[in-house]
Amino acid sequence: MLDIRFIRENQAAVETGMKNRGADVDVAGLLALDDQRRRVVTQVEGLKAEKNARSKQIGEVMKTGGDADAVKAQVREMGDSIATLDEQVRTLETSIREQLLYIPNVPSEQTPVGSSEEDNPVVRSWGEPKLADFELQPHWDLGQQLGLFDLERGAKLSGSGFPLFTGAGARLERALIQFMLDLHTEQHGYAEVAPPFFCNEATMTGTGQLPKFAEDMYAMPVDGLYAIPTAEVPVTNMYANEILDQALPILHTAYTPCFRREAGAAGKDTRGLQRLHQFDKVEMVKFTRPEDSAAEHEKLTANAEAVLQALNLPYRVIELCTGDMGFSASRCYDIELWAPAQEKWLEVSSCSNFGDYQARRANIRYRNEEGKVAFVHTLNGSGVALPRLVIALLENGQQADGSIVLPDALASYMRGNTVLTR
RNA sequence: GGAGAGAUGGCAGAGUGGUCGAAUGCGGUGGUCUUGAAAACCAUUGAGCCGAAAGGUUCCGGGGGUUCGAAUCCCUCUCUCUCCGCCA
Repeated sequence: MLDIRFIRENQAAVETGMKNRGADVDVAGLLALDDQRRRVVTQVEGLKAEKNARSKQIGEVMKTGGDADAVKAQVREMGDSIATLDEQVRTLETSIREQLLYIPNVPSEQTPVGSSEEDNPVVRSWGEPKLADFELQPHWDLGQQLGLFDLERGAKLSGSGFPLFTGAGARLERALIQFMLDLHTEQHGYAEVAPPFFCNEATMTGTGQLPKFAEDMYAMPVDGLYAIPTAEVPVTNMYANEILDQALPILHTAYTPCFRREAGAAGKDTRGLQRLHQFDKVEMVKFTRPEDSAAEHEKLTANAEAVLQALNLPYRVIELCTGDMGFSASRCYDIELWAPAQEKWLEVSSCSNFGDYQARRANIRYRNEEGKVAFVHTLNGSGVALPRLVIALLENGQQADGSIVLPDALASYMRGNTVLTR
């Protein structure tokens, strides 16, 4: 959420930011409400000051045995006006907050301006695309031939988009989770957490999923819970409503399944493991001082890339433009793996700097050098999402004989067996 | 699921109607002393909102009520702890 004072003092910049995002936001209308709110607050607080003073007088009069009934009646009347004005303030504050919750973050000045994914610049590439002298098979054929997953039975259990991994495929899923968690905890300095998979409304609001994106999530209304679409939600909100007294930055990594309704995405990339309602992901989350977040964002992205380099998979990093960036982000890199059989790039990681946008929503603060309380910056990135990583491993690792050779880095996690055969 | 107890500042823990944003201890910060450190001593130390400032106002788990006045009384919700039951 944006700071209403920031909007007040930077109206033009906020309006430009919204325009660059393609977001329709009535900044002037919001500021008019804010103006009204401040006027009423000033008025009601003056009344309260007077009322408090009179109440105190009543106490003194009564202590000396005097008669205070007349003053009491007067003060009671003041109380009535105060109640009316307080109600106005509450209404104004509620509607201001409602509007703020629907306003996306202002893009960073460094974020390239653009209207769609067409405008996302490629920042760098790593590795060479696979060349083969045989016809490459798509991962869904490979998976079926080698018995790595059974999507029909998965659909029987829950519907399409809920994968059932089997045999070496299930093992590979577990191996990758463990491999990535080990890498981030042992090499990159992240502290592992294992959070809840269902979160309440306040938590979902803290990171920006609610109120605007309720339709994208699985909900359990009986219990007031939502299935998490990413570990970002529980891990970022771990410190909601706290003033952190530990040294920053704080780095966490977590494995969780992720649940997405993918509302509106029906029919798109539905083949195989490309787009699922449930998938596994290892996530990295950072809490930093404002002045450190840009540098930490680069490191976070490098940490995600390290996973792909260790697995020797070709990828590219693109930067999302203003029109393609997520709701809460001020800056964002996507990492895409090359899927040689389908000849397309697959997004496996999204590394975002949220500035203080989420911290303000979730009320996560720290004490700066002057001892002042201030909002932290939050960042997160996938490190990385599993299904598309599996796609790349299968399609890149396939051999002419139909077997799949996995990278050596996974050997110890696969009990030494890095060749998947029938 | 049943019974009981509790929720106060970074932590511990007082406070049962006005003198309470809140004792005391610990911790934090600054200082005195010291070659340096420790100890001791002194001072200081919650957050939000309005305001240029002075200052004002709100907050003692959340919400509501009683009262001129609520951390304190009443209702309600949530959470935590203890015991019982059930259970991976």
